[in-house]
Amino acid sequence: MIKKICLKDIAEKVGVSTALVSYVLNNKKEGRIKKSVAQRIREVAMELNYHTNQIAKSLKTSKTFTIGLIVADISNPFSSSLARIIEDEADKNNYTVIFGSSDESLLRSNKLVDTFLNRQVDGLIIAPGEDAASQIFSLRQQRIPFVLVDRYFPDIKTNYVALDNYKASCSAIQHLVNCGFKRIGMISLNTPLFNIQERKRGYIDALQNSGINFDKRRLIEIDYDNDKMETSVKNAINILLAPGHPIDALLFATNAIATHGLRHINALQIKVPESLALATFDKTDALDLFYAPITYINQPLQEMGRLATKILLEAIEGNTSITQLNLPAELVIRSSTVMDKKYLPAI
Amino acid sequence: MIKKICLKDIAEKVGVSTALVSYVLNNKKEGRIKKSVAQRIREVAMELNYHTNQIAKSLKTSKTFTIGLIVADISNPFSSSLARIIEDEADKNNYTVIFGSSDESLLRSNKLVDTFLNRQVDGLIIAPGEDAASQIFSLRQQRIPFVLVDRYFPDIKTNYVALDNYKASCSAIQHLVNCGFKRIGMISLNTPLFNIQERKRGYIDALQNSGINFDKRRLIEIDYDNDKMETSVKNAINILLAPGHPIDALLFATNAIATHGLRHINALQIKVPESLALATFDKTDALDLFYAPITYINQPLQEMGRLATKILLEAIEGNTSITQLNLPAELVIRSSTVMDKKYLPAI
DNA sequence: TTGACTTGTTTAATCGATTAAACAAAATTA
DNA sequence: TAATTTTGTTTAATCGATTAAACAAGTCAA
Repeated sequence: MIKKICLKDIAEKVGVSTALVSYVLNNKKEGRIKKSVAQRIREVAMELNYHTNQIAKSLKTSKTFTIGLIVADISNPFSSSLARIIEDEADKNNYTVIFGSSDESLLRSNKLVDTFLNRQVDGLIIAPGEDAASQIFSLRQQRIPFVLVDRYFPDIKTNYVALDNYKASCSAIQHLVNCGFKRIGMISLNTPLFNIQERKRGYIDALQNSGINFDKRRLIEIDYDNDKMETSVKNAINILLAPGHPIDALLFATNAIATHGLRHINALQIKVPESLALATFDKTDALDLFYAPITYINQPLQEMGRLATKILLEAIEGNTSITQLNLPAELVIRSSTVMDKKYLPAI
Repeated sequence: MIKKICLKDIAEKVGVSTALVSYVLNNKKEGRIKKSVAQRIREVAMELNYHTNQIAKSLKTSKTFTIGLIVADISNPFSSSLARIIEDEADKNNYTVIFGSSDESLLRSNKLVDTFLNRQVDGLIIAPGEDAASQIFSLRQQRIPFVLVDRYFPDIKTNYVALDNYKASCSAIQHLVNCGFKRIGMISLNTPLFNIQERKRGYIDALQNSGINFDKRRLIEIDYDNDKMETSVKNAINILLAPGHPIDALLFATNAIATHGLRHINALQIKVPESLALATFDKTDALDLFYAPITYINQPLQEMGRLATKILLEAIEGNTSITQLNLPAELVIRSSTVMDKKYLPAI
């Protein structure tokens, strides 16, 4: 690599001290510096194509203008959409984002946090895995500025921006009930993650509030393993549809479950919504391409990303108050849950 | 934030110099250091929960173990999948990834490169926009280690890892011809981007090699504008299907075009493949959920990410040779291009 | 004329590591 | 015993910025 230009090079060329160069380029001591000198310094900086060495600057100022983003998997559309929003929001404030995927593993997550802290990130945005409570607790104790997104631990007092999962789940089930479905199933995850538990609670409560008995055979919680998920979802659907008491409507608890589920239902050539109504958490492009576009619970990603970043930056600035947000979801109703197409919004 | 522990704290507690602590913690001067002292230093480091300040280390060693990734849009599944692979590959070598989305804008891209270079990234992986040639040229002149992915400029001698777009396109068209389709259309982008041009060239050549006249009315190149893309794609499809000489098969040049196109075709309730066969570049989850799963050109993303990272790290290590790879694509044939009753829509 | 400001700039310490070179004490060789 | 080597550790410069404090020279008021 070619030699880098530093403050000293400019200082020497102009014939002043590096201090003066620094003051000029940072617009400090405005009134005190002779205009002609300041201009000359700026000229030479331009001419030599000077660029600040942020590493040196960060060392001195102990501020890196970097935030660390830890998601389960950056290739998941939920995560990458969020990442994009956070990137834009950070950029507006001159922050850069470094990211890492934890794969829901505490080991990886710990490693990422360590790496990011070693790099002196100013703060963290984390979508924590189910076993990350201790880690989050430790971050809080160390007074590292951070915000949780999407998932959080109700017992630990931290900043978070998440969905009101309970209400979202209720509204989807309520809608299915209103549409006349009675044997409503759900495929969820076998995890203590609070947001997933809330979705379950909403499902059960909404059923019971509608006078429908909660039949626990209709709630299948599959194991949280990316590699086996396709098989697990297939099996779950087969069980739920088995002759005897087949379900007439199904709610998927996550976009990953939905993607596998829809693929299987497509292959089985089940008529949606006539034989089975479908609804899911999370929006993906895929939902539009099913022949009966899928009703879904739309998370306000833009708001989540924007607020998470905003709260983090405020924490970095020294704000020590705790902000906990459960944003409302929007139920987007489409033909996968509505028999009579004339009630659908025009595409 | 709580006071950070530094080398000096350990040195003072043990009663040695910071140099010795540094040697021990970096396993240097192995033979020379008294074992008892080394052990004591390690103990105290552990006890105080010491973590290296990478910023300080980077300043001294001028190595950040960071690579910058610039894609068009991290929320595009192609980009985020690639990002994930690069992340994993980088992680194996103890590198961290910082990322940014250029939105195909040279201005943003330049800003990102500047930001990343100011942060002293060791190298860059870039999916350049159509007007990025000058920027890429400048990076080359500055001897910054970098690798282009997905897109590249044939006239600039740089490292790149991309698809053999020409062959990929040919193989898709050849397949459509073999299946008996004769009026084959393509929706592509109006851009000088070489990879897109190659896809066009493959389309035209493959048609002509099959004895089919290239009818330029069947190739529609829409403008490259994310916001207007949905409308452009709809219009293009309407034109291609207009009574008179409707096409009987259609190739989408990118996943974004495909997503919009499939949505529209779904809404129009066109029978695929009976009335219209469909194939596309790039794989997405969405392709499986169309009632007739879509034939697609599968890019070897894993290989692309892996090789791009490998080549970059070698360049960072000082390797000055140039590697240019056009990887072969795989045509995944499914029911959207194959007439077969069992794939009829289940409506 | 002298002390007190202003203006414009430099000096030098500092951030937290790394590392060549210097140094001291112990061990070995001559 | 003196010279040399080995072992174990410290000193001090350095990376490239920032910034409080010092300094010099000019202006002004009393």
